[in-house]
Amino acid sequence: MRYSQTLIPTVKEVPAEAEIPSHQLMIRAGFIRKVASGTYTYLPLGNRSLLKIIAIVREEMNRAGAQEILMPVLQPMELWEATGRREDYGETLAWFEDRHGRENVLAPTAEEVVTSLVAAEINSYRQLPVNLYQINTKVRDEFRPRFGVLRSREFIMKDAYSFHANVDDLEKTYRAMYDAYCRIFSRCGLKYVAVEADSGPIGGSASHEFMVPCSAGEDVIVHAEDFSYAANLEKAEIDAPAASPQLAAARQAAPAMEEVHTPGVGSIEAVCNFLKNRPADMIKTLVYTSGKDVIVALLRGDHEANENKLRRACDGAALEMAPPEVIKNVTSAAVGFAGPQGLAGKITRLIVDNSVAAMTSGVTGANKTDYHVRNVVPGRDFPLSGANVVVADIRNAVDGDTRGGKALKFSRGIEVGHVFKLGTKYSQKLSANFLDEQGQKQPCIMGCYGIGINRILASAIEMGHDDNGCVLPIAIAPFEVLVVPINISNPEVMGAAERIYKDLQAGGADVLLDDRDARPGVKFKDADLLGIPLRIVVGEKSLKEGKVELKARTEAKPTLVDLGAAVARTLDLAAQLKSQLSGESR
RNA sequence: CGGGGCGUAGCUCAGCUUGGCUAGAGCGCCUGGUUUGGGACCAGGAAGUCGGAGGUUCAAAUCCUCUCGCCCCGACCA
Repeated sequence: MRYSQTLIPTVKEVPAEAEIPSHQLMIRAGFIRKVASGTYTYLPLGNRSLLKIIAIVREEMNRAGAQEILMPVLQPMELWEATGRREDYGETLAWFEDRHGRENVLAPTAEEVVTSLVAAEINSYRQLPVNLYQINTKVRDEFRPRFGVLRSREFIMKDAYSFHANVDDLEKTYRAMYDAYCRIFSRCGLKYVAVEADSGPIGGSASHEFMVPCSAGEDVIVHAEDFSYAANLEKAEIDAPAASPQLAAARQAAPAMEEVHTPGVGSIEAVCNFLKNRPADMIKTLVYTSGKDVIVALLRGDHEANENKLRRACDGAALEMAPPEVIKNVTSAAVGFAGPQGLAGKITRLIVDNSVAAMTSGVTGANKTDYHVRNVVPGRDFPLSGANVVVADIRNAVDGDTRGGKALKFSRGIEVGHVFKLGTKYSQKLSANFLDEQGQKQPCIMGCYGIGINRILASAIEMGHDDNGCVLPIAIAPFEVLVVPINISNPEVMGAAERIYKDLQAGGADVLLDDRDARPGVKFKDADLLGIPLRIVVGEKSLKEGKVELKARTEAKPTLVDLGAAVARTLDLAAQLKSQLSGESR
């Protein structure tokens, strides 16, 4: 394409609204323009990149045996009510009432629609498995759109849904998808980590998120130094503290519980200020309800509860923070003064975090408004075992924790993909059943697999940029080669540039010819900003010696090559860059 | 939704505290000329309901009230 005929509005100044490099550069390089909060127009360059990403995704999905379909963005609300997700999605669900009074959802995802399709069309195990995907716009009324294209209200997602007659078969497709994702992200030139995510209803390592580590990421990756283990914060398992040989003796020596008057001091922080102790010396008593059940969780004052882990410790029951009335009922004290002593008999279940079980003694609420107690010894003043007592890992990992003996590190990452074993949640609710070999009706077992197309581009730029602009991987750059004639009014220069341009195109390269009548400085600056991986400069001086300059975006200095050899050299280099992203090695 | 901030030319911003002249600058844009290897220079020019509505005042970009939009910090997700 010719630069002069393409809309590439580059800007020198850093846009005020953009905070992170990828957002700034996507605006500066003329990839996107904002339409409203969380919605963007992709200009020719941005759109070209998206199309290249989509082509890679499509190719790998097809190769992995998935079939492409196209589902509507507009979905009937009834489907969402049938699965209960109208409630689950809440405010994030974007919908409107049409002129006939029907409620329409703007698709944030498509489980309901595919599942109802399969319910109608699949009847027998002989028709399974199927893996259906689409690449389509998704809409989510995000509370807070942020970071440009990274968290927008509208985005392009590749979403795939697989249906199986049994769990083994799901496992096969899950692995095929996992492998396809590895190839996709490698081919896009991303450095990524597959992290374990909170497992679905099937259990095991049923879910993985594909993350691109970078400081702008919104998710926390918990990992071993060498990434031999990586999980998200929700999931990350923590070793229980090693049993100290002196623990029993220290507990023996601990003085009896002692009540202290702490008027109006309820929070951990306030108590620590008041009693001059550390949060790590406190035992936090959290009260949850699940239907009629009351569950109490004990955590060290400096730790955070992990509700996913808690739920698992309660055999998957849905938990909610107890309302104040329940807390008062159980503890006979105002909120903020709960303690585990004497509580076990009054509640459904007591769950003690490993770290609390390893404390010699702690400070906690006295179950009496305005009072706390000191010297509360686990095992003496509240039980660590019993029919309704569980000691477990129920908190978020923190600095200093280990897993399998390896220290856990924390990194931020951008989630670009997610593979998930769904089980029968949707197939049961929407009657996506099949008859098995015995003629028995069974719900399909499902998996789902998502990729954020726009996020791939944003995270590639987040990873690949320097002071001068984008440094894009060749597979997803809007063009592979940029040909820059210096001084277009010199017919020899322009003629040589045109020839190179045409020959490169004939050689299968994706070329942009900067045919603008602009000063060299302007062209060089824009060339760097756009981040096109290869650049050929045709200048008067070197041309007189029969040479042009060839430079990779990643290199500081150009190489002089013979005019006659330039095209072949460039095509060769492009092929090399591509093969580095083949996706076969990882 | 809570907390903080910002809305002035296409973009980045000054002016607002302490109301007062024709509302400014840089970049960009248009015309002419000189230039031509890392965002040139000279001359001329176009361009603004000061986010919107209401109020106070002789007088409002500036003060007050309301409203809309955008950005940043906190619970979800591709």
